[in-house]
Amino acid sequence: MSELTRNQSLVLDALQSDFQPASAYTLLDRLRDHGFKAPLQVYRALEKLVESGLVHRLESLNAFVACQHDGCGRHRAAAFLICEHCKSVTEFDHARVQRAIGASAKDAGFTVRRSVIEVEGCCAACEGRDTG
Amino acid sequence: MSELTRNQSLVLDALQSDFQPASAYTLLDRLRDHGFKAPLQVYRALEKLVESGLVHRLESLNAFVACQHDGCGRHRAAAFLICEHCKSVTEFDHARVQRAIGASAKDAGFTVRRSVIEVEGCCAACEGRDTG
DNA sequence: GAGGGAATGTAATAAAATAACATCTGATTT
DNA sequence: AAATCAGATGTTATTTTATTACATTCCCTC
Ligand SMILES: [Zn+2]
Ligand SMILES: [Zn+2]
Ligand SMILES: [Zn+2]
Ligand SMILES: [Zn+2]
Repeated sequence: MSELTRNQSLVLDALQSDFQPASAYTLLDRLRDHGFKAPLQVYRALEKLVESGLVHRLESLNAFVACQHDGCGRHRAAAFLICEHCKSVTEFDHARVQRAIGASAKDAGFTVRRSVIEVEGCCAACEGRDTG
Repeated sequence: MSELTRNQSLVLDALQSDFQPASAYTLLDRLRDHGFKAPLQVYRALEKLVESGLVHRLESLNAFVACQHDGCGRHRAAAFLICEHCKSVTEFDHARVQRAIGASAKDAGFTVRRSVIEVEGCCAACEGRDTG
């Protein structure tokens, strides 16, 4: 991605200030101080950011999260561990998972463009706290 | 699942008549002839059907599809190949994928409850037709 | 400084999901 | 049979998420 525009930077900063997932409307509220007034301002920025790999969309939450490591922009794939208790989201290494998906897809003659991998459960920290 | 209620049967039939994914509102429209009038009638039926494994929710499409094989009700996991051209959805064998996810999750000390695996791309039939 | 493309602003609307509350149904108990 | 209770339904209103449509501005190039 060439250079971020003002709105794109604002949205990215909002997401990076706190690596929790945020909905478009949550971001809108956070950015009202900066002059944001309408959903489209957020959605348009997110579209570019997701396209560039700086932000990922979590399909199962209708939410967005800043990429936690460089590289997604290049290899265009990500996988997430989503804790149902503390709502934390961790990007994890998906090489193995991608290989497994690739093998299954190949069996079906299917060409993969993008994989959505979102694992819901309980993170290590929360597992320690309660038994949940 | 014990026994399906009338509304649940209607929704399941609508989904099975055509194994294409359908949104809740599409189902509502299809079922107006049968007396459906409000979204909740569909959502409530879907909730039970998904719970029982007879229907799966596609997070990346905000849509629902009938399970294509027995067994999901038991092992509570499913993975999908979604063709972007013909919109067809195929449930695929996820044993390998689940193992890969399990391994990655274990590394992170994460306990898996449910996995969302939705692979977008091009199916064999469409690949044959156009070059897309 | 005129043209053109990308980014932005703004209002309106569509699509997806849930909340709240009333009613009905059928089984179970007394 | 009457009382009770849980689950399923019906209905209206509302919330949350996402897009359409159109006017305007900004920046680069010619
Ligand atoms: Zn990433
Ligand atoms: Zn946690
Ligand atoms: Zn299934
Ligand atoms: Zn296809």
